[in-house]
Amino acid sequence: MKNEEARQEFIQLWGTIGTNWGINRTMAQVHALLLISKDPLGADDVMESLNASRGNVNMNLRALIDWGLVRKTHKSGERREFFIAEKDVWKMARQIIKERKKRELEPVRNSLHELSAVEGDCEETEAFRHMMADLSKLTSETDTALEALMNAERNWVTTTFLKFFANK
Amino acid sequence: MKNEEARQEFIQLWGTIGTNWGINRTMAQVHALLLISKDPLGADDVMESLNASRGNVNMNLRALIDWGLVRKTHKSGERREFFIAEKDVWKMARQIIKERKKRELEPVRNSLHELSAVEGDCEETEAFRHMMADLSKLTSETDTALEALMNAERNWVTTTFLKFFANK
DNA sequence: AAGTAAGTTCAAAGGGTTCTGAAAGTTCAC
DNA sequence: GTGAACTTTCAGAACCCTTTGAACTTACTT
Repeated sequence: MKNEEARQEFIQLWGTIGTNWGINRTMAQVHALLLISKDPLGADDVMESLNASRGNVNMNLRALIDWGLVRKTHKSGERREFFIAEKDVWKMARQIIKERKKRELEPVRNSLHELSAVEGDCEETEAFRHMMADLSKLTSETDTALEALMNAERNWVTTTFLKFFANK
Repeated sequence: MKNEEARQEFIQLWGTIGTNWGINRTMAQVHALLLISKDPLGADDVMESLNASRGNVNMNLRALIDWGLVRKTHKSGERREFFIAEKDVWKMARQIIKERKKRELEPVRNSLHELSAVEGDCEETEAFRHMMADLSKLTSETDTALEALMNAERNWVTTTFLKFFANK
């Protein structure tokens, strides 16, 4: 496979993964493009590579910065902004987990907790409350595990944690 | 909060979670409804509860069965089919992980592996290959961890694994 | 075998998210 | 202070996924 072809394919792949996980295609594609760009790119470079409009690219670059996956930089002598992605895939993964946890897991935990306080003592309500409690516990445990995983060092995870798992 | 109100809210909540994670709203809502229904429901019951069309409900019940989250049952003396969800949230979570791993993680692993075989030896291509290799490794490790997690017993996870993590 | 009560399918309509592009805003150099 | 370069915003257009509903199939009953 040739270089340019492979790059295009990776951008498509990353876009598809994003779509499957509820992230908009362009955002994922911009991220992919920056991941495989050695040097920082300007908004125009991204527009051209992805055939996307200025507004779209701008919006998604902001979103990526908001997610902590991309940083702005400047080139001396250039007025415009350049963008560069975090290239350490372990840091990247941690950041994505951290954000999704904050944006989606925690609100759900709160809602489930509230729902488990439903009034009533008929059999149906009892079962409902029980389900909410179970789901609440599941999310809490997931939260704990992810929290620990994120505070762990990359090296610890590969050497200790995965080895430990491999023996199970 | 009253019973009926709480049920509706849970159905909405589950639908929203689904949407955020790339699962269609109705499918998640049907799942939610079955999760909090003590007895199996018929397609008509689901249609009425969710105000959805017959075709839509049928399609999403099939999908849930395909995901291994819902089973068909029959009531003696009744011709029509009834549906019931897996109520053990731990089994449910494992099943979701198993399916997403199979449907999404593994194809991505394969694609990344192919992409890491890109030809060329210029600096740019070298960096691209390196990124693909890193992502490939990350997905492989994730795969290993999830595989182990799914083969583990519920009890082992809560007692040993989470305690172990808590000390990190 | 005809009638009835489901279950399934799919083309077209609908709805929600994403994208565009032009106008407005900002920043910097001179 | 003015103009040029660049960035941001947002209303409407475009697009794609989801849903509908009616025709079709299947399977049971009498």
